[in-house]
This record gives sequence, structure tokens and C-alpha cells, in this order.
Amino acid sequence: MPELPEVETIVRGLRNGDHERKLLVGCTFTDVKLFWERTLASPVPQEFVERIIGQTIVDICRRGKYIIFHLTEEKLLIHLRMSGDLRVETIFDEHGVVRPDGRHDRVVFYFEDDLRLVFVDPRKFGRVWLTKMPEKILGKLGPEPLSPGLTCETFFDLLKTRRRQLKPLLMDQTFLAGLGNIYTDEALHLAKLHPLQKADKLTLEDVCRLLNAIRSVLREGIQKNGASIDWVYKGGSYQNTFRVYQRTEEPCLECGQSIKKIIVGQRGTHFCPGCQPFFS
DNA sequence: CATCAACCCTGAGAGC
DNA sequence: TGCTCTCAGGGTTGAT
Repeated sequence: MPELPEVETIVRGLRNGDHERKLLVGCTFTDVKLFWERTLASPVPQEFVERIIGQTIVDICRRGKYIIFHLTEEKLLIHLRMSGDLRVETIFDEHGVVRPDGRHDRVVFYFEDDLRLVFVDPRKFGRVWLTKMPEKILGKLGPEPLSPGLTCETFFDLLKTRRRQLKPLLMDQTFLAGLGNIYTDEALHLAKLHPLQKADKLTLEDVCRLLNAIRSVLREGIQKNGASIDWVYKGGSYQNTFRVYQRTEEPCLECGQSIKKIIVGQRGTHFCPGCQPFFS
């Protein structure tokens, strides 16, 4: 389940072209093969293909969990959702044979110079947009947690007007962009805050601790190339550092108490009752 | 504004 | 071995 660190890792890989020194930046789309139509959020398939062919990739960035391909005429947005991933490869293998399509390949973007970008997505939740107005989608997102512009004070102001529980609020992408289930649980534990705590009950000190914790787990996640769980996303090692996530009934590394799992906002939520007391 | 549930999907793991 | 069942999870949508 790619969250901010996993998406950031993928974007860095795409930008740096660690695939046989072939760079996507500068490549021009020559064709698109579509195996699962619903992967295209907009426009409709025919228009999508007609419009993207001939455009060149200028840059590749991230906003929240969205991957943004800056093209010459418009933007290509990709959201990996639960199980999406991107694969860059040559079209032909070392024997000069066209590589076979993978079972979970949903969209394949072809470029000149024997290169293709494959959107893989076993669970088919991922979505792709081609748009001239990316702000219509990205504009709804909350601030970037790692942006220096987000201070403890501004974060405190954002939280103090909300009466929601911390966990669902932090996972709300319109409130803060990039956190998912894993990093939210990890950040709340590091900040010693209960997932059911109401946002407006936090003191400025609590909020500073929370923001620092969020940044800490995200930075560590990025540094470890993200977390690999569920057979989906590969290559990361942050899963070896989990403090609470998927450690139900195991001892807390801080206090030794047994980690509990509850359901909050339809999401499995892991926390330590000892380190993260609820207060009112 | 907050909460909740359904929906979209498939692979994995459990139970039989 | 192979079947059926349940679960996980991000985000959207609609109801309360």
C-alpha cells in the first residue's frame, strides 16, 4: 500500500532512471496499451491515447500519494492506491524478443528508443488521469507533511478546529497529504498519542510532538525505500522497523505492554495502551 | 462538520 | 489437493 515514502521512492527511481541508465525524462509517448479500461479515470480511452501520443515527459514529481508526470502539453497523474506499481523496461529482451505482458499489467506506455512504462495493479484500485488542469484533483489535498512551510503553530491551528479522531483525520488526504494506515499508526505511537484522541484536545506541545513524529517516520520510511508488505511493494525495508503496525499482541518496544488492534474508521489500527493513553 | 457503510478488487491464509 | 470463506486496504460516494 504505497504511502508517501513508497511513492517518493518510486518517483526518485523514475527520475534517476536506475534502469539500465535509460531515462524516462525526455521520452516521447508513441503508443498506449490498455488491459483494464477502468484504470483510466479520465479521459475516455480513445481520447486518452490520442492526446498522450506525441507528448514528451519533462519531469516527474510527487504530491501526496500522486505521481505527476509533467508532459509537454498536460499532466499525467497516477495514483497507485492499494497495490499499484510502476515498471520501467525495455520492450525487447536480450534475445530481441518482445517481453510478455504480466498478469497484472493494466496500462502500458510505449516510448521511442525501446522503452516502456508499465502500470501494474493486481487489485485494480489504481487510477490514471491525463489532464490540463491537475489542480482540479491535486487542489483538494492538504499540506505536505515534510514541507518546511508547515510549522507546529500552523498545524496546531489546523487541528484545533477539528473534533475528529486523530487517526481518521491524519489519514484524510484533504487534511494532510501522504499518510496512510501504516505511517499514521507509527507516527501516533512515536508521538505517544491515542488514535481515538480528538484533534481539538491537543496542546501545542502535543502537536509539535505529533508533527515531529510524522516527519520522523516519513523520513525514515524514505531512507529505507519504503515498507514492503503484502507481497505488493518490493525493495523497501521499513517493515523491519515497525513499532506497532502488524505487531498485535507483541510487546511494545518502549514499555513492554501488549500492542492492541482496534478498528477505527474502518481501518485496522495498532497502538500501545501503555504509551498512548487516552485523555479528555 | 463528523460518522458510518458500501463499493471497488484480488491474493493470501485459514479452515475443512 | 482443492474448495470456500474471510480479510486487508485508499479513496469515493452517499446516507444519517
